[in-house]
Amino acid sequence: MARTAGSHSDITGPRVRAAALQLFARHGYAAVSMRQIAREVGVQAGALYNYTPDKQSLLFDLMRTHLEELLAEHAAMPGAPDPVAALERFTRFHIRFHARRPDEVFIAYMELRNLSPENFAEIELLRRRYEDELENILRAGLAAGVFAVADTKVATMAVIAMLTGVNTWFREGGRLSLNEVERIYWDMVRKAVGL
Amino acid sequence: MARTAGSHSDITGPRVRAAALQLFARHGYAAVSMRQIAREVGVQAGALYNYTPDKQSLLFDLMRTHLEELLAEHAAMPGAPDPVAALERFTRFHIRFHARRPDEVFIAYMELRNLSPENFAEIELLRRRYEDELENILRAGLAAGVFAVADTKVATMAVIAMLTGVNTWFREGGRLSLNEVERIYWDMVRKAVGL
DNA sequence: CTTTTAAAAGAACAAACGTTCAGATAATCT
DNA sequence: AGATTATCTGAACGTTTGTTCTTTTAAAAG
Repeated sequence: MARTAGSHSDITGPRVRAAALQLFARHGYAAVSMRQIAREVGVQAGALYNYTPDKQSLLFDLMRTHLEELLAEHAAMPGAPDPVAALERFTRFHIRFHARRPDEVFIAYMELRNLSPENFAEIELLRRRYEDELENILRAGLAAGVFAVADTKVATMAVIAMLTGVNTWFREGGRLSLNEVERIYWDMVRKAVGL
Repeated sequence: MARTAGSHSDITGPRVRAAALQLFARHGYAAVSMRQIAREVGVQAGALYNYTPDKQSLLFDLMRTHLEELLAEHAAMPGAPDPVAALERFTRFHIRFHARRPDEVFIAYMELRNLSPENFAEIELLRRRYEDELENILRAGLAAGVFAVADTKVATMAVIAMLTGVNTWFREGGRLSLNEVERIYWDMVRKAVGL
């Protein structure tokens, strides 16, 4: 046998990335073999190399795409009139964006150590750019006298960690709706950095 | 060659666990081979099986020991006069305990998916027991009218995530001392769950 | 000093790994 | 319809994997 009926790169390509995403998130990059990914797609292992030069690139592309979408969607948000409104928008955006992409988030946070040094540097840069957006909001609020944080950098990391932690327990269709979760977290964030 | 000079299980045993801990934290459980661990200890791979029945048990024992120490040390803390004092003690304890064990914490949070189902269940139970201690503090404070959280369970997860996030950036000997970090986080936690 | 035991070496095992490649067949183009 | 191209199979490659086992030697016990 060779080329199978209905085979097309526009179909198989996305399926390869989807399978890699799901399997990496579930079992971890190092624990997943190319043959497992291929089986999930319904193809032999060799065929994967029509869609990626190697396993490492598969991981890297998933991460880069995820972070670039994160930055793009955040940049597309309308500006806020003041730091408090900006922080609320950031909080709600972060929770919503991440809750909708549990696998991508999991990989982006857990598989950093499986990136080659050059790939790691590039991903870190993207992540840093996102964190800077929150840090700028906090700094602006501090200058405006509406926030009170002892250390802007530490507060940035604390808020991000708290918000990203939503993904460890939140499941859509559970006890709380996404909107309720956003409201609860915004309440805590507002108080934590407020006067 | 066979048994080497100075070889003793009281020495090699801890070295095996230490090597596994460091390598698992650095590269991930699945990416580390028994031969790498053996090389770090200065021994052949076969010799490791004098100290662990298999690789999985090595990971499980590291996690279990870590969580049992966490629970034991927390239980050894003196009782607090009120919920606010209890929360401050929990906050400071959590930060201090985790900052001193970066490798153990990393493994306990990242390698859950590499545990066998039975081992996973046991570890999850221990983690849950620890989270319950914080939840009880929050519930007591809520009943006493000194805390104001919209959802106790969510607040528990939020505080834990925020505090554990310290490990992603904190390094002893850096810009901030452990005491300063404790104070900054306690400030944010207090405000986040306060009235 | 002799015997026993504990600890390690080192070879061996089948299985699985990422990746390559020649050949085959479906889809597309002319 | 025929030629070309895109896509996949299936076998093969050299390595590495976790684990077992026999043999050897140091340490401990008598």
